[in-house]
Formats: sequence, structure tokens, C-alpha cells
Amino acid sequence: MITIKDVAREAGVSVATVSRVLNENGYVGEETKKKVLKAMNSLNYSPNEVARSLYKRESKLIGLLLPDITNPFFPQLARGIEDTVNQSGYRLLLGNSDEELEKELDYIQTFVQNNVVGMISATNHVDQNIYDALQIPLVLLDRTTDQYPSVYSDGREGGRLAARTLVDKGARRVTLMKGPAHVKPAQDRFKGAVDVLSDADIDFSVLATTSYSFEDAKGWAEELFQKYPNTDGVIASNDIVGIAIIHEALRLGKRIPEDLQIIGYDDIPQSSLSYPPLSTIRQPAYEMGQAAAELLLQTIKKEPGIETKIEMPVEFIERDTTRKE
Amino acid sequence: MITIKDVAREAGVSVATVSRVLNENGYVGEETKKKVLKAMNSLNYSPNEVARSLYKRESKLIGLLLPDITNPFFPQLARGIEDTVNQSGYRLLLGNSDEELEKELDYIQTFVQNNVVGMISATNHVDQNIYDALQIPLVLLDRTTDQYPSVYSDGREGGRLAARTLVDKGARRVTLMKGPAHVKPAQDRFKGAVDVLSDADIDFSVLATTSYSFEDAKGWAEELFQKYPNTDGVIASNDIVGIAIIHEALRLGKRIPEDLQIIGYDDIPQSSLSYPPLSTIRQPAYEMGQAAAELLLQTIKKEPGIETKIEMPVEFIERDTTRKE
DNA sequence: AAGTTATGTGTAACCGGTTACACATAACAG
DNA sequence: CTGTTATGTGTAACCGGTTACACATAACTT
Repeated sequence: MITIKDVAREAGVSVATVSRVLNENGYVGEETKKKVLKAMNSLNYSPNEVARSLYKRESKLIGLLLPDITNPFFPQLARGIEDTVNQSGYRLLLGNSDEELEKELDYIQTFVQNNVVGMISATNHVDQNIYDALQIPLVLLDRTTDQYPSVYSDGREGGRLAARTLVDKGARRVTLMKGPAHVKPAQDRFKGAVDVLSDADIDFSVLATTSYSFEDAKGWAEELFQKYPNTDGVIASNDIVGIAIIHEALRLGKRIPEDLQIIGYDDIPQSSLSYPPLSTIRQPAYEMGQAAAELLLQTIKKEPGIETKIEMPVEFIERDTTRKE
Repeated sequence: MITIKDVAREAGVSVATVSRVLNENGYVGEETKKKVLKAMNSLNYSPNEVARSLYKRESKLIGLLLPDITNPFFPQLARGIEDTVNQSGYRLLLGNSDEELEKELDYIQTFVQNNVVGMISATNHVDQNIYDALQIPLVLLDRTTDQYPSVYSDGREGGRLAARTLVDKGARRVTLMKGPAHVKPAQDRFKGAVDVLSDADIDFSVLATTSYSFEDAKGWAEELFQKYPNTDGVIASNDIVGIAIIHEALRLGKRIPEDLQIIGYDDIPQSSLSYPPLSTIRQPAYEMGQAAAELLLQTIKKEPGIETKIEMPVEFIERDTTRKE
């Protein structure tokens, strides 16, 4: 491994001078600078981040904590974050918590031990005050509290939008799927939809689901039609479940959207590829990732007067599982 | 920040003793150990990884380089890796290269600068000898070369299996979709399929695709039916494209699998949720991730006589886009 | 011309761990 | 009872960077 000492020797200067050239700070003579640069080049020097991080008590790493990257909503978030922080030279330490408090705590500890500059968390144990003692900038993503800067979409409004759309488009026996109870944004959507459905002159039933996994999605879809075979409008807890419902409905010979309208949530990439393409409430995942990353970077730089709560718009994406005018 | 010195002072011993307790090596008296443990506990001490990593020239981080986590095949790989390395106390530094050499080099440099213990790479510039100079254990995933340990599935056989299956099930005008030229495993599949199709008494055409992205998938599907409207069997370059083809075929009023059979590749989770569910060649992504992680851990521990090339089985998953007997 | 400020460079302390080495004492062997 | 080995603990060097500080010289001021 080539160290700063090797470069110093090669260039005939002290390590301090090499460090100054490296960081472009302090005074360095023009000629000296050239010599050092040449030495770095010929030795193929790459400064050790760990040493820098130790002295500065701050690495160029950002901790990213997700519930489960296997859920298609999150890869997009992650890319939005990665692409943004990379531009400022930061890299990601990734952790999946599976919504388990213990894993979450473990990852947070790892992040701290590695001197991360900041953290972005899209998990659910924020209410526990596990982040409080930390002196590290934190941005919450896809959820919000008073305490920390956060980027989220208006779940309540998304839920309302879904319900309003379905009612407007003529659904009269609506089934509302409720997402896992411990997933905060899922509850917001649910409440939003209940707001609207309660005020409308229609029947509706609620089906509670306890996970977002692919394996279970098919089961929720089956349960849905067993319990409520006559429903003519489904508000799915997310797009995966929505796609599973399309699947099951077609299997049962229902016509979409004539017999049954379906509306998803998230707008994951595969939603436009289903047949019929899934109408859904879009959360702009990539952009949310970007926004969270930018907010974190601003917090790190201690930029004054930054907006610390960024609410992203939700939007109805009309495709073919809802009726047209 | 609580350091080892604080603990030493609190326990009334030297830092060396604290370190010995921490690492459970060297001699430590029973009583002393208790005192130190108590001090650690009461101060809520968490040792700084960066300092350890500097001295040992080795961190507890593993670099993971993927083409694009947004492609649904990769989150599963990533989880397989993460879940496995976590058991040995390692964490992941994640990078997406988008198959760009420059990003790949950047990430490799970052990994080195952070003293990673090992790297897992699923990207394509392995032929360039960018990994050669590194003194860091490397495992290739989803591709293979002579030089490095690797975990991959038999693409050639997968391609053959897809073609053989389609021919057996009665397709007579097969369209073979060729994946991006720079993606090695895609070429293997292609060649395998060509092997079989060339030997069979059937017509076939080739449609070249240049990306795996969701946005483009729909375009490939459209192009497919414009160029080869009478095809009765499609070997898709992967499941995303396969799902897009189902979508387009249904839109055009084709019956699946009566008029058109489709076979995908990968078996991503959403493939079973399409309608009709997509028949496909399965690569066991999660298990491949696990295997790669285990192989890397063994390499790190310098376990002797380990198998360095692990070929995972491919398997035909029969669903409803191919005809049954 | 003397005083002040700007520029250029090196020495050594520091970041928070790990460990080689020195030293002391206890346990054991013959 | 002395020599050897095992056990327990502390001091200080080390990992590879960054930077406070000291010092020297050059460039301005007035």
C-alpha cells in the first residue's frame, strides 16, 4: 500500500506538504505542487480514507437504512439517494432492517462506529427514541416526525385521492385494503381513504393485510375475493398487492375495469407492464430519494434556513384498471 | 464520544487491558475483566471501527458492486449477500455501476480506500484487468472468469432449456431476444438458445435489445410484434421483457399460450403475479447471493481447498405462458 | 530601513484503537 | 529452594492521514 510517506519521500517534501496538495489548502509553492502531483501520479497514490476519517471523526459514508430492498419501491429510493450523494463524493452503507428493532439498532451502531457523516432512515421505529442521542445528521424518508428533517409523500391525501377516484368512477362496493399496522405511511393512506369513503353514499369493507411481501400478495388477493366476492372496486395497499389482485380477478373471470376497478399505490415500474396496466397513486420514489439526499447534504453543510419537511406530491396515474369517462 | 481511554479511566486500568477484554485475547484477570465490563456498560461504550480498521488495515466492510439495484433481479442477490455476511459481523458498502467502467473504477477505489475485507462484483468489466492489482479477496457474481472465484448460473444451459422447452411445446416460428451485448450472461443464454434452435426444424429470428430497463421493455415488445407479427414463441431476454411482451400481446388480442408462447428468464418475484403467470427459466438469485457471500467469507478466512467456481442450477418454471401437455 | 504581513515548508501531536515488549508476581518442577 | 513457565498488567509505538505551531524567507508598508 502506497502511503503519504512514500509520496513525500518520492517528491522530497514532508507529509504535511503532500497533505496540503491533496486537500488544496494551506500554502504550497507552485513548483512543489508539481513535484508532489508527479510523485502521486507515478506511485499511483490513493489516500487512505480510514486514516482521514479517524482524525476528522467523520467519514465520507452515509448510512442508509431500509425496511427491505426487495420491495420494489425501495430500489428506486436507493438510487435517487445514491446518485445524489455520489455527486458530493459520499458513498452508501446499506442496511435492511426488515422492520425489526434489533436489526435497526445494530445498523445504527455500525453507522456510528464507522463515523458516517449522516444517515437516512426509511424504517419505523423512529418513535422509539433510538436516534435521539446521536450527534449525526439524520433524514427520515417515507415517514415523518416533528423531531427530524424528513421527506415523505402525503399519505393521507394519497388515500383520499384513491378513494375519491374510485367513487367518482362509479365503484359502489369498495374494498379497502389496510397495510401492515406497524407501517406508518400505510396507516395514513388507510385513514385518508376512510375519510372519503365514510362521507360517500357507498358500502365499503376493510381487509387487513400484515405484510407487503410478494409471497403473501397472492394470498391477500385470494382472501379478498373469498370474503368479498361482489366488490366492484379495490383500493390495494400497494402496487404489488394491486398486481396480485389483477391476477386473481382475471383468474376468476372478472372483467377489469367493467366488473372490478382496482387502484394501487406507489407506482412501481412494473405497474405499467401489467395487463391491464394498473391505475395507481404515484409516489415519486426516485425523486424522494434525491430530495432526502439533498436535504441531508444541506444539513451536513449546516446550510441555514433549510426547509426541513419536504412533502412530495401524490398523483393519480390513470391506466386501465379504472374506468375512463 | 466515549473512547477506550474513558473506559480505562473508569475501570482504573490501562487501555491495553480494555482492548484485551474487548477482543477476548491475551491474559486478563477475572476481577479486572468484570470491572472493565462494568465500565463499558455504564459508559455505554461502543468501540470505534475506524480506529481498529486503520491499525489492522482491514475493516468489517464488504464492497458490493451491482449493475443496477433497480433491476428486480439484484435486490434478491443483495439480500442473500447481506443476510449471510451479517452473520459474520460484516456490513455492505453498496455501489451501482450502470455498467459504466468509470463508475466501476470509482467504486473499487472507494472500497480500497475504506479497507474493505472483500468485494463482490456483478458487473461486466472484469475482462479489463481492473481487479488484478488489488490484494483484496474478490468474488464474481452472475459472471465468471478463470482468475477469480465466482458464483454463476449456467447461462448456456438456461438458454438451451428455454429453447428446448419452447420447441417441445410446439412453437414453430420462434423469436429469440438477445440481451445487451456487453452483458456476458445474456450472451451465454443467447448462444445456448441458438444451439438448440439451429438444430431444430423450425424457423427463428433474432431481435437484439440493448437494455434491461423497464422504460425500454415496452418498446422492445412493440418492436417484436411489428417485425415478427406471426411469431408463435418468444424467448425473452429476461422476465421484465417477458412481462412487457405479455402485456403487448394481450393488447394486440393474442391468446396466450394458444397463439403465442412466452418464456422469460430469471424468475423475479413479480413473474408469478403477471396474468397469465410467466413461464420462465429460474436463476436462484437469493441463493446465489448467499453462495457468493459464503465463498467470499471462506476466501477471507483463507480456508484451504475451497471450491472456487460455484455453478448454480437453472430450472424451468412452468406457468401459464407455455402450453401444457 | 525597519516593521508588518503573506507565503512556503517541516516537525510533531493527534485521532482511537491494537499489540510488542517490559516487568511483576504466581504457580509449578525438580 | 531455585529455575522455569504461566498469568496479569502497563507503557509506548504504530496504523496513515490532518493540522497546530514554529520558523524562514519574500513581499509590502510607511
